[in-house]
Amino acid sequence: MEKMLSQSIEDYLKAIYEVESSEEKVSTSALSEKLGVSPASVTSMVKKLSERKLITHKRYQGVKLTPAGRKIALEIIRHHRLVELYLKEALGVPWDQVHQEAEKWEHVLSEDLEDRIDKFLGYPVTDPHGSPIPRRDGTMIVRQCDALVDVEPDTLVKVVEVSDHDPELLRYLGGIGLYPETEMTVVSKQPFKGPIIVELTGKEYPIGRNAAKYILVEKANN
Amino acid sequence: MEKMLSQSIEDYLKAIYEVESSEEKVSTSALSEKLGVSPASVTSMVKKLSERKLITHKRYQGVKLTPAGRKIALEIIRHHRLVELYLKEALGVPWDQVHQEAEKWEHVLSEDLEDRIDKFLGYPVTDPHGSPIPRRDGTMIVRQCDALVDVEPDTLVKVVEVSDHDPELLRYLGGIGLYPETEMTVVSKQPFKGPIIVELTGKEYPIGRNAAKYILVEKANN
DNA sequence: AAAGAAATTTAGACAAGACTAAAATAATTT
DNA sequence: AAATTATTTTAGTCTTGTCTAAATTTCTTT
Repeated sequence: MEKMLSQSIEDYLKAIYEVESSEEKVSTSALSEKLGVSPASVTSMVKKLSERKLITHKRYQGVKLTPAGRKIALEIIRHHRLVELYLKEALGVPWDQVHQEAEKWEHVLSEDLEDRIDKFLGYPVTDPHGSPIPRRDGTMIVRQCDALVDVEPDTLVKVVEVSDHDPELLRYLGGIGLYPETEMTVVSKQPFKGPIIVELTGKEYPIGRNAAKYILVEKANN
Repeated sequence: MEKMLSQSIEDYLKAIYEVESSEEKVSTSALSEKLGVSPASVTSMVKKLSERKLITHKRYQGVKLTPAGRKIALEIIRHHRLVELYLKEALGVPWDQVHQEAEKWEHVLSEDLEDRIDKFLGYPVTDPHGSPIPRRDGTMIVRQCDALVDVEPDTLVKVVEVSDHDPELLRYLGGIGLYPETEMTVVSKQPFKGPIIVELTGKEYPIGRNAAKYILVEKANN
């Protein structure tokens, strides 16, 4: 049924999906940056993925997933997020480490094992960072939310999702008890691009503007 | 500390270790057979492994692991067997399927996760097929035992270990309740290379001579 | 609109690891 | 012992995925 895809191809499709979710265009340089390979390497892989009809490509204009490519990307992301949650729940791996382990495991997970893990976890909907887990059929429920950096002061918010790419940030956030589903108040935004001050469990903590771009929240119903 | 080794190199070292355990000489053709690659491919990889001092090689005379090579082989085998047991215990994967899953997982298991799995399982000594799990320090306890095919009739034996390479055999053995630690009686050996008849849980079952080579037993204390 | 800067693609090279065909060596048979 | 057969190695090719350097195209600035 499924063709055998190299790990490299899987990594590219996932990266393209992720860039598509946040940027208008998926540029060669964005992929080069994200995957840690040279722009020339991206171009040559892009050519191959186009030939296989997994993406479309107009020269000098960026890249787009086809439905087939998107399906595969979402399968990989499903593997990744299921594994992240599994490692945390079943083996107690701290949330700042699950990402790098999952980067390797996502490529070796059989469908059978995917199902067993899914069942073990009770068919979960989000991973440890609050990111939605794609369904087997290639659909994914996306929650409506704002970046913390864009929230006005004096607002009560609920954390929805935290980017999993910076372990250091995750350790800091974990240390202050800031996880998905946590409610907190945005107290103030310090001037001159200073930090955002949030209050949770009665204490105030600073969060850098840059970090606050990667924390997604929604207005809490109060 | 540990150098990054390719999956291919890990597979070769493991294969060499396994051939060393059962054959006198580790020949190019044996490795070619075991790994499913051409003899020429084996020769070229052998050259590389020699250069890295992981094996020694005399032209036309076969190959031998160095202590460094053996240590790595045992680490991979440790990963493999821990994963096999983990998949069975934690996720209920049937024992005839754990091997092929572990073939992939063994290469992506971090030391941290290895330790977590080891701890979860209570520091086990054998995998689901009865094979000993190498220790972290690269040592392994080998039990003294005989192949079922060599046992005289009318002997009470205890199953020690069953080869994990043939899922079909494992399903058959599982179906009749023949697992490691099971006690059974060798009833008779049918003539003309016929099957061996064993009795367990009050019933008699035939086991082909060839299969019986891959079932290791020890005399039970009765 | 032209010039300079930035991004992208092309061209060509390289490493890993596989292959086939042919040559060299070892083992077996007569 | 010579001849045949089997095994191993060598030589050379291919594919995948990477790289650098150079050429092309697009974007930005003046």
